Amino acid sequence: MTSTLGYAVLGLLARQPCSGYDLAARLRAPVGYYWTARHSQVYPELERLLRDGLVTYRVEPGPGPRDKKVYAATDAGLAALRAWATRPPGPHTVRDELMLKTYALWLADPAEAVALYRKQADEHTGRLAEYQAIRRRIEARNGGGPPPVGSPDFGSYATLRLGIGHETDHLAWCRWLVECLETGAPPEG
Amino acid sequence: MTSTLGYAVLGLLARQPCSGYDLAARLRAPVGYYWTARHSQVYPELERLLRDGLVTYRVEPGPGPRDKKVYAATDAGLAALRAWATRPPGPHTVRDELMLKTYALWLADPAEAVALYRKQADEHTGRLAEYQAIRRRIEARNGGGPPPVGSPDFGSYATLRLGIGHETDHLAWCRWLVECLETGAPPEG
DNA sequence: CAACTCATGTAATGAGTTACATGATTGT
DNA sequence: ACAATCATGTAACTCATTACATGAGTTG
Repeated sequence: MTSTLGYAVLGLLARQPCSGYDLAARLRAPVGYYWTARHSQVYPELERLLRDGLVTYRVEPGPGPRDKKVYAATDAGLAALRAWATRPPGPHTVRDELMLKTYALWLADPAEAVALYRKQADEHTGRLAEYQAIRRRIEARNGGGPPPVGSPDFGSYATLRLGIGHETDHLAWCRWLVECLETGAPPEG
Repeated sequence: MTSTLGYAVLGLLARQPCSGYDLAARLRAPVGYYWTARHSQVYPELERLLRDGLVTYRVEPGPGPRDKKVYAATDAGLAALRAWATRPPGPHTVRDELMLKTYALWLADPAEAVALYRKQADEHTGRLAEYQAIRRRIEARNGGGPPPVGSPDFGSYATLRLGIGHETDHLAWCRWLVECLETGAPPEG
């Protein structure tokens, strides 16, 4: 019944009650690492979750002209999230524009392509540094090691670990491609 | 002007002229590795590409009751694809349901979670074997090594290489998670 | 004094999925 | 007989983006 976006919202509220504005900020690309949404999607979704009794809110005065609604997950919301977390996910549909470009790379101008993949490599380097900083922060507040399996930090740590692997991989791949394009022939291996 | 789906279609037609039906089959999950679409999206998209002069077609009798339209990229279509291939891609929006579930894993039942991630590991193992078979096939028809940069095979090889890295990575990560959940504590490293 | 942040909503548009519709040939 | 493959299209619906709308307080 509840949409994937609904669970994304519940996943955030289960850790920290906050306003629709805050949720939208956390789900805004590229801060939202595995799911993104705009505020125009978040507000109606909160209405649905409220109607289904999965969240509640209390009104608080905000710094701006409007009051803010601070949402929190209800017990029913936490139970729904817990059950959803181990249900098999739907088919993973990939939509990767860069891979589509790579697929057509044999037609492209090599010099222009080198510029593109160098820029991509830079972006991966930046994100990798960022992720590793977050990882160190999480490890620091857990005695220098990985957080215990039952703590919210473990969810963050596990996803972060894959993110770091992903960025490392992409970076190496970009560098390999640049070398191929520059030498005109792919190196063995 | 042309949508990403349009370039996905052009990328396929640039290698091999074929019918809308064939395109839909190649873009159908999980055969379409970096972009997927249904036939209900493909046919209207071909109309648009035709209107813009990026593809043409000739009618051929098919084995079924209907004639088939065999589409091919025009020179203008190839030029558009070539130019698009090195233009910087739009922001990469990720939608990964499994990562969202992992983010909520700290709430979940460990035994159920182990079952989920074991199944995921199996799927990655299967895809990895499949990708490596394709890789060997491509290398075999290119003298046992990587294909030359200017050939269509290079586009396939480059994307495949990242796919193999991706599956390897995900597999190791799934196994790590299963170990965490079974022992109740994450191993160091 | 302009731009940005906080804060919540709605409306219009576009992208994508599911379902409707048809029908000959081939394989089990 | 039954199901699958080949083959093309349309219609209804949901999901997501962009744009519209408002306005006080803070920062440069």
